Amino acid sequence: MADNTPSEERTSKNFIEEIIEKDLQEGRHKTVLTRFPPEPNGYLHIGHAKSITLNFGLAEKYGGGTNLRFDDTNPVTETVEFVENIKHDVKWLGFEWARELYASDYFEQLFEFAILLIRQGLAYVDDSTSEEIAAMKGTPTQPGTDSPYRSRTPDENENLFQRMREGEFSEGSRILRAKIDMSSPNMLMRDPVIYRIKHAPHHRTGDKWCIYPTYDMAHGQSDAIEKITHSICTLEFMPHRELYDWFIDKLELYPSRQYEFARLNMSYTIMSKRRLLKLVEDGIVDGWDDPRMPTISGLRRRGYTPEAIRDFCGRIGVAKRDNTIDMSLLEFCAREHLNKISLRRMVVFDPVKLIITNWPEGQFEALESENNPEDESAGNRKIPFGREMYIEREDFMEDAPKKFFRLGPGRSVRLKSAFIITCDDYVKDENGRLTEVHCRYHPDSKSGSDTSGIKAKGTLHWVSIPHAHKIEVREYDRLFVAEHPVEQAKKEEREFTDYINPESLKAFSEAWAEPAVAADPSDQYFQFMRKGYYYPDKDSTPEKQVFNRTVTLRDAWAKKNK
RNA sequence: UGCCCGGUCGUCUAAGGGUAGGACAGCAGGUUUUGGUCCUGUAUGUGGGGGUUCGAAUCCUCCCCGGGCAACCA
Repeated sequence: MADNTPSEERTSKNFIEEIIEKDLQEGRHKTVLTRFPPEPNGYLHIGHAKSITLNFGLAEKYGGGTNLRFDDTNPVTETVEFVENIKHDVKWLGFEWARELYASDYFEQLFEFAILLIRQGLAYVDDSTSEEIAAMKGTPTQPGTDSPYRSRTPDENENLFQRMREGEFSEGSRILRAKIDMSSPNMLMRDPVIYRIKHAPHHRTGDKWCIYPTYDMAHGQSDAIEKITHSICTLEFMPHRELYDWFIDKLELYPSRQYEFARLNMSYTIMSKRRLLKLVEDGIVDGWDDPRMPTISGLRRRGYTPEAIRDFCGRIGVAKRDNTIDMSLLEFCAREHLNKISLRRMVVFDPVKLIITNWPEGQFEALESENNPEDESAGNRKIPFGREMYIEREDFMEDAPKKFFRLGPGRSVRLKSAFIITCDDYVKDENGRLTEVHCRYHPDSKSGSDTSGIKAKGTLHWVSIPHAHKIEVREYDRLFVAEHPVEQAKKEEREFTDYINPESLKAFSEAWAEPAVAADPSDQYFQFMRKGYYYPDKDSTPEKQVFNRTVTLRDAWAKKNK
């Protein structure tokens, strides 16, 4: 059976599922408790969606739960705003957490853990500067050297650490280190820093603390406190696992286990909160929810559905090798879902006037058209048809090749849900630019009751000029021109921002929509026929609706003519 | 030239001693009142050398390549 199919249909297991099933079989666990541990210092992106889908999916599959735990141990970069947006994104993706927790909930307990380590002679206060500590750390190929403060007595350490908590010392003047092994081949075991002084208010604990635990001091212990069975993180945390286990062992905690999988990378975009933040701060994009951003909020604004994103996360798989997923897979998932749920509408982007010469002036007929051919329950709508219409400029060609199934002198096409028309004439201005196309319609070719016997190969979308509703449309392309912006920047010694695609946003301030669009709800997913999938933007006003192009339709014709 | 991971179609991902399969992308057709959807067909892959075995992507070994590790970030 295939993998890369939606999880409900998938039977092959990823390596974490195999581990879990073994644990369950051998009775190591009766149930599964995972956690999703974002740091509230930025917005969630599609890479987080992979982790969320994995963690929540595992719990769901094996009958357990998932805690949402904010890893908020660094007050300097973390805010309530980020917390709120992260919660919103997880919910929007369709997941429900068992408990909402914060590493900061455990600050008191973590402090006690530190005291415990000190008393066992497994932690000490170091007065060295960060430069000195770095120098003593050695290098991956050379062992480190002991700090002169390494031999302080437990009593002295405890006294000093208490005074650190009480705010007696300045930032950077002292830190607490675990006492492990300065010559370990694992750099993280060379007496890692576990508590540092930061005279900074915390978004939850306020001014209560001026010392904060580091990631290593907090993460595994939080897992253990919550009795997380499987703590799943990305590959770069692999060297931390030894430390993770060390704390659990020395503090005799619940034996949570850490497993690592490869993080998601995607072509033509970046997946680093730090760099995404730079795009936001430098005003290169419109904000964290700019529709070009790989953030959950950006994708949402762009018109991606939660279903499409979850489907994507199920298809990309979970493994340990580095990977770069093709953007086209995400786009496929979007089309797959949007095709089923989007309302079809006709919108002309680059209009040219079409005159139906044998249709009486001032007369209109309301024609019926299906809202979604994939879903009968979506119903029908009326579209006014008259003598003067807009069609797409690119749908007419004076001197067209044989396979061009659109308009040209003497050619016939179907106007979608209306009549077959035949082109008799066209008008150009003094610059040679097409201004009018003259056609006659065939009264017996009406959609649904066509007895004309005329075969029209092509079908065009159209909008009645007197009824045309002006909208703004924003079309997006990949954010970067380089497939791997960060790597390329490194290679060419430039900034990753040098590879921003200057044409990643193209706005049509005047596109012409059929009247139904004016009355459609603002959270509706659309397909503008023969164009693509579109979603209303938050910039819409009562005067002007704005739409974002989520993704184009597949276009075999465009491809063939490349 | 330390330690730790990893290497299967273009991109992902299965197969865990017994026919290398699926998805996306590609290509070629068919259907179609969206050049959409749908349907059919098709090409492309086990990094390399030795070894074990009746049989190796899978086990052993050497090599090659990629990634990670020297934040008081997570």
